[in-house]
Amino acid sequence: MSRPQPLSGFPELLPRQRIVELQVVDHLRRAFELHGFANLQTRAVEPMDQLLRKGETSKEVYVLRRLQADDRDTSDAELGLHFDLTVPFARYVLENAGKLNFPFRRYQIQPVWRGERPQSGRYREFWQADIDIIDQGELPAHYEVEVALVVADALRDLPIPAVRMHVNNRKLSQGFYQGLGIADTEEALRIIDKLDKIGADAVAKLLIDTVDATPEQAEACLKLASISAADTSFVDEIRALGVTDPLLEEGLNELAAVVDAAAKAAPGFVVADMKIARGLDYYTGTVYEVFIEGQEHLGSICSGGRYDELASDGKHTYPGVGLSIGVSRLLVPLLQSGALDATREVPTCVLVALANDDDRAAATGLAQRLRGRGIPTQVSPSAAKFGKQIKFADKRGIPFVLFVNDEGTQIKDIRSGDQVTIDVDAWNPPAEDLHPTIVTA
RNA sequence: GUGACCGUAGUUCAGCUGGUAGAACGCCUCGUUGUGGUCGAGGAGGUCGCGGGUUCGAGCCCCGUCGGUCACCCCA
Repeated sequence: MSRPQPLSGFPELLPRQRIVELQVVDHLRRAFELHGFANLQTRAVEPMDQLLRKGETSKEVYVLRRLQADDRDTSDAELGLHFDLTVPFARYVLENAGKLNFPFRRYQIQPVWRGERPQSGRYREFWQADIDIIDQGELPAHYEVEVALVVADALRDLPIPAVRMHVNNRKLSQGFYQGLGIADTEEALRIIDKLDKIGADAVAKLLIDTVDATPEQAEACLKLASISAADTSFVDEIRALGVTDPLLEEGLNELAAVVDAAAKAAPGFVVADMKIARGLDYYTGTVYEVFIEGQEHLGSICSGGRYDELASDGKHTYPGVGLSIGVSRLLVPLLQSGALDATREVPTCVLVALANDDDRAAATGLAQRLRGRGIPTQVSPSAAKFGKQIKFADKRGIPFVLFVNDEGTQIKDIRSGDQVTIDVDAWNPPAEDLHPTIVTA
C-alpha cells in the first residue's frame, strides 16, 4: 500500500472547501484594508534566538536544518519556522524602522507552524490573519480599542456562528495577585486560565500548592476570575474585593477605557472577563480572546493583546497592539463537519459542450467571448455524448452548459433543465451564479 | 514528550468461539445508439496499515512498529 496517508496536524482542503476558505480570507482582507492596514509578507523562518527571545516556547518551534549541514558547521545561524506572525513582525519593524512611517499598521495572512501534538482544532500548520499597530516610543491607548473594532468588523458578515470578544488586562490581574501578596503572579495567571477546564476547586488547590497561596488568597483569586461585565460595572465589583495595588489600579483604568469605548462603538461584542489570562507571554496590558458563543470549550478563534517591549533594539522601543484570527481553527472544523460548503467545486460558470472534436476551435472562441465579459468558462474535455458532458458539469456543480445546434447557440441551466437560445455576447448568468458562493448547512 | 483508544474496498462501516472478504453509498458499462439527474441490469475495485510470532489455518490471538483520534502540556 503505497498510497500516501494524510499527515496529522497539516490539514489540506478539497477544492470546494478551499473555495470557502479563499472567500473568507478575501473578506478579511477587504475589512482590514477598509481600515487602512497595509499588507505585509514575512519570510517563513526566523533565527532561533529571535523566536526563543520571549518565553519558553522552544518546544513548539520547528527547527530548520540543511540536509548537507556539517555537524561542526556553526556558520549558519539556527533557523526555525515562525509560530505566530507577531514576533516576525516585531523583528521586521526593527529591521526596517528607518523606512516605515509610524504609527504603522499592517495585516498579514500567512501559515504558521507549531511543533505540538495535534488534536481537535489544533494543527501543526495553520493560517493566521493578523493585524497590528505599532508606534515609536509611546502607543496611544485608543489603538487598543481600534484593533478590537477592526476584528469586530472583519468577523461580521462571515457565515460563522456568533462570536464575542473577552477582554482583560494583565496589569489588572497581576496587580491584584500582587496586592494580595502572591509572589509568582505569572504562574497564578496560568492557573486561573485553567478555570473553565478543571473547575474552581482544582484551581484553588493548584494555587495553594503551586504559588503558596493561602485558602483566603485562592478564594479571592477565584472571586476576581468570576467577574465579567459588558460595561464598566466590573470596576466597582473588583474594588469591593478590597485589594489595593498601583498596578491593579492602572489595569482597572485601562480596561475600563477599552470596554467603555468598545461598548459604544460595537454594542454587545466586547465583554470584560477577568479570567482571560492567556496569550503569549509578551503581552503587557490589554489581552483579547474571541470565542464562538456557546462553543467556548473549543478555544479562542482569535486572540491578541498589547505588547510594550517586544520590538526593542535597546535604544528604541516600538510598543504595539494586535490581534490574530485563527483562520484554520475557525474554518477547518466547520468545513469538515459540512456546516460550511461552496455552491460548486470549480469557479466555472459555463461549460461549452462539444458536438464533435473538430468544433473545439469554435467552442474555444465562444468560451473566450464569455471570459472577455468576466464569465468563468471552460470547454468540454471531449465530444462525448451530450449526456456525459452534462454529467461532467453536474458533478462539478457547473450551473450552465452551452450548446451550438440547429437552433443556434443555446444555454441550458442544468438545475432546472431550461434551455434557451442566447446571444453569447449579451447573455449573463444570474449574479448569484457567476461565482461559487458559500452555503451554510 | 506522557497516556488512552482506534487502523478492513474511493467513503462510511459490518465481519460470530480463529476456517481464506461483505453491505451501503460512490465509480464504470448497458437499457436510453448525441441532452444528465430517477429506475433497472451488469461490472470494476481489498497482499484486512506494516513486520514478526502462535496455529493445520489469523481480518480476528500475542509482540513490535508506523499512522490516526482524543486527553495532558501549550496555544489560534
